[in-house]
Amino acid sequence: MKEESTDFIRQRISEDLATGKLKGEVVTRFPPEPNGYLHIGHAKSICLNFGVAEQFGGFTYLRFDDTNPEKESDEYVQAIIRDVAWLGFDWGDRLTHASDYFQKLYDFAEDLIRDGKAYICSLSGEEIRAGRGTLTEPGQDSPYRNRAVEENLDMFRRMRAGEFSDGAHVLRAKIDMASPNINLRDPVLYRIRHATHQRTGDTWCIYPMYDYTHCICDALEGITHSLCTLEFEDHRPLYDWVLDNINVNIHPPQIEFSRLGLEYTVMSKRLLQRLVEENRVDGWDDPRMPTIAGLRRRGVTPGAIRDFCRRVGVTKQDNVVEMSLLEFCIRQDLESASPRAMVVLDPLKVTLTNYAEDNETLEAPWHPQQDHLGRRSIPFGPNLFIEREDFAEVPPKKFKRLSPGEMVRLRYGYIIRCDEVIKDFDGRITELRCSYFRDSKSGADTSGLKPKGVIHWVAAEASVPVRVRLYERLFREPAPSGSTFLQDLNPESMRVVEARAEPAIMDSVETRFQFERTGYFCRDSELENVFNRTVTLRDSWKP
RNA sequence: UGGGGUGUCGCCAAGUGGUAAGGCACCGGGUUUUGAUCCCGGCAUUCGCAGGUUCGAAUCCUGCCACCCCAGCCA
Repeated sequence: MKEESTDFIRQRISEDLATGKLKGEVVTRFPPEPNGYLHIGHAKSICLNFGVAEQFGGFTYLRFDDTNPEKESDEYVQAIIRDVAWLGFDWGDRLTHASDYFQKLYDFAEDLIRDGKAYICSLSGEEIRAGRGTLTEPGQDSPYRNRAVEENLDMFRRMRAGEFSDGAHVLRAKIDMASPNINLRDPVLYRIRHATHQRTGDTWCIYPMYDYTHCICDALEGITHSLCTLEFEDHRPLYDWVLDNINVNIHPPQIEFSRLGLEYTVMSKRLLQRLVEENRVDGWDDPRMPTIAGLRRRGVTPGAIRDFCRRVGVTKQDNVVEMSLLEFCIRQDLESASPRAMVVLDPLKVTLTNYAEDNETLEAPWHPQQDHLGRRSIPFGPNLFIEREDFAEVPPKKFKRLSPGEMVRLRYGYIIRCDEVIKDFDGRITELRCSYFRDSKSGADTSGLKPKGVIHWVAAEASVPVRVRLYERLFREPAPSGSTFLQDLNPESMRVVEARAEPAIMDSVETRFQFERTGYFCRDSELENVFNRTVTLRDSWKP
């Protein structure tokens, strides 16, 4: 079994347990906002939160951070639930929503007002921004900062009752307009939004802000370690301020770690959403997307993603992980589990001029090392297809495939020799005329011939036409810039090819295969006779 | 130039005063009817830089430098 990781967060939890600071179970939460699909960066957080709880014998909430009705929807909620479950994590009955706590949140807000720690500010959005100061200059107190408690309470209730229009007033915390930390310059706690919430409908027209909501939900759920990404580090004093100023007896520590960066893609819901909305990809589950749904449709396994997240680690360092690590994890997980098949992606006709038999049937294991996967039949005949790139009229040095006058073994079949190359008027090769060696049958080879290499092939008539989608990186730049990322898109991120597959895979119940010598492929979940290339095979051939 | 962070091999990442783990990538070599898998071996005298403390420093101190985040009624 894999040894358990010990990143700084797990070390911290171990300490809390050892010093008695934490008694009882470790409780974490994964708190997505349902305003988009989850991506592999979220997977890192999911693996961390669920992994930590599992490792220390606790549990994890799946909590939707649904405080902004204008951007959130049930479609996203359902997609997120599906993705977290698919990744292999179980939240039991601990599926919650920030909106479950709207009334409690509201009550705490009234408490803050009564305590003189929050006030209704009637400045406009621009005025509030202007009054906030800058990074180097302190802000100015709002003229409403010292509004009387009773008036604040009355106005807050009227806000809730729907007496005001959007933006007319907000509830602000009374902290310090001169704080060097901008988040402490009387942050907005509640705003008016006459919008229908995907869960609470029109019950509310005021909605709490993230900073106010998140910490209270954590406390109410008894979260013992509130893990989030680095950009919230500056918000920690506010997280602490809220919990210190309301009547709760739980105060989880917020611990921040760095987000995952991955080469040749973007990891921002906003940018991913643009790709979807501007039809640069075919939806959130386009196999080129770094979304969980995209990776799934591409054929990536949950285990590969979990392994990737484990190998990537958890630190506070900014990082951009190379795609080769993800690919390694995918190949490793697929290698022993995937049945093999022969599929010719770019067919070149081969005619065996001396093949006089009736068509015959060969047999091969589904996997060269995994006998338990069984065997399959492979039809053979005088008319074949081989991979166009497995033939070279003028072979480069160390070429182990077919060329004029040379021999090659057809995998699980016979040895053939290329005798003649047929071309059309444009000089394009249209057919190879070859002879086969009858006594060289795989497993019963008495020919004594020693061909340089082995290639995959398919019988022309018996093979099945399938459409194969070959994916490349979505972006041509390792780190697409947020502002010009559309220009960085790789125009060749998907190539569709009409291939010929051995018939056995059409009868198989498997969805993932290794197409020998070309890569790992997955039957598309939506489209008939379509296979997606999950990842290529490692290729160490260098001419 | 205010505040908050981060700097260890191409990319991740251990290391918490005792003399630089590991993974990916890469480079050799072996096995192989997938140029796959698998197996062996190689790969940081040096930890952003410069000083200092110490018998001893990636780890402690001082000063620089670089990069990331923050001025939503987003999360």
